[in-house]
Amino acid sequence: MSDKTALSGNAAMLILGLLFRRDMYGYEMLEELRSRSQNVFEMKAGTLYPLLHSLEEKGYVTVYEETAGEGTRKVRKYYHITKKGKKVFEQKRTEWDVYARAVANVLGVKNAGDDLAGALFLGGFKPIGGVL
Amino acid sequence: MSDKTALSGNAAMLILGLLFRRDMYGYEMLEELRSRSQNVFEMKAGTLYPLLHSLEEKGYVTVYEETAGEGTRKVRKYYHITKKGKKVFEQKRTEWDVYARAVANVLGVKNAGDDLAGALFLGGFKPIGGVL
DNA sequence: CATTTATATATAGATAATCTATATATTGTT
DNA sequence: AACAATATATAGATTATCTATATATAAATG
Repeated sequence: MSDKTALSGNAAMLILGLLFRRDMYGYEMLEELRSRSQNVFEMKAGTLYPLLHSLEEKGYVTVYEETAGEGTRKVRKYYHITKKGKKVFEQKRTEWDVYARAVANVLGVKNAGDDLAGALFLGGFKPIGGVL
Repeated sequence: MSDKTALSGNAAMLILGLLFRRDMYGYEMLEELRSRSQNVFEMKAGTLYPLLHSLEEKGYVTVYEETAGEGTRKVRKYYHITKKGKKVFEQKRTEWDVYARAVANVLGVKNAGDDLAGALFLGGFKPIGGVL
């Protein structure tokens, strides 16, 4: 990735998240990750392909090949998320939610939703940008 | 950390976030991280102390010593965030916001029926209390 | 009073995840 | 014909965190 130290251990979750929507081939995932994230995620091919292989090994995805079009010899490997993979994804997604909320609790959050965040705000902890 | 692969590269941001509030000593940070995050962050001492040293090297924090109480020989090293450190923190915090929003874009947000366009309310990314 | 537990900091080495660099082959563009 | 884009792949380097270990003081427990 650009500046942040990479995908911070969330690469598998993101890929499974994409496959939750539909079957995709690797290169397609790289593009979709980039576009859906507004260029925040720029996963490298060297990260993705080994990751896909490991997801397959673990039984989270299955693979099948398809040619890129009629009369071409170009083969694409489509990945399909399994029932097991979906479960793992839901789990990872929940963990992410917990993690993100914990970060918010530590950093302080605007728009006091819970007492903690509210206390922080009133305590003079300056929120940034007005985003989160 | 427990299951997630660690603090996912956000350890420095979290520590600077704590020091943004007040000066603290290392051990205190470990406890505060844990409590503020409802036990999600359990940073190890072996992670924290080298990190603090590197933050000091970079000029993001300064250190001073204080005894734990009257008539004790127990010394605590208090860390104080510098102006430079505050700037870096604000930067990292913004990056985190961008990152978290990108994840939401890829995963789609819970309780927001559709693919994501609708989920990101007016490009505003629901405040944490509601979503994450 | 001795032992254990908690507080407090520190470092070396292992582990894991991503990146960089490189490789191969096909397809589209100039 | 040459180059860029598509598509997959692997080896090695980098980096961050964890594990394990070490030291020392203070508090709690038996």
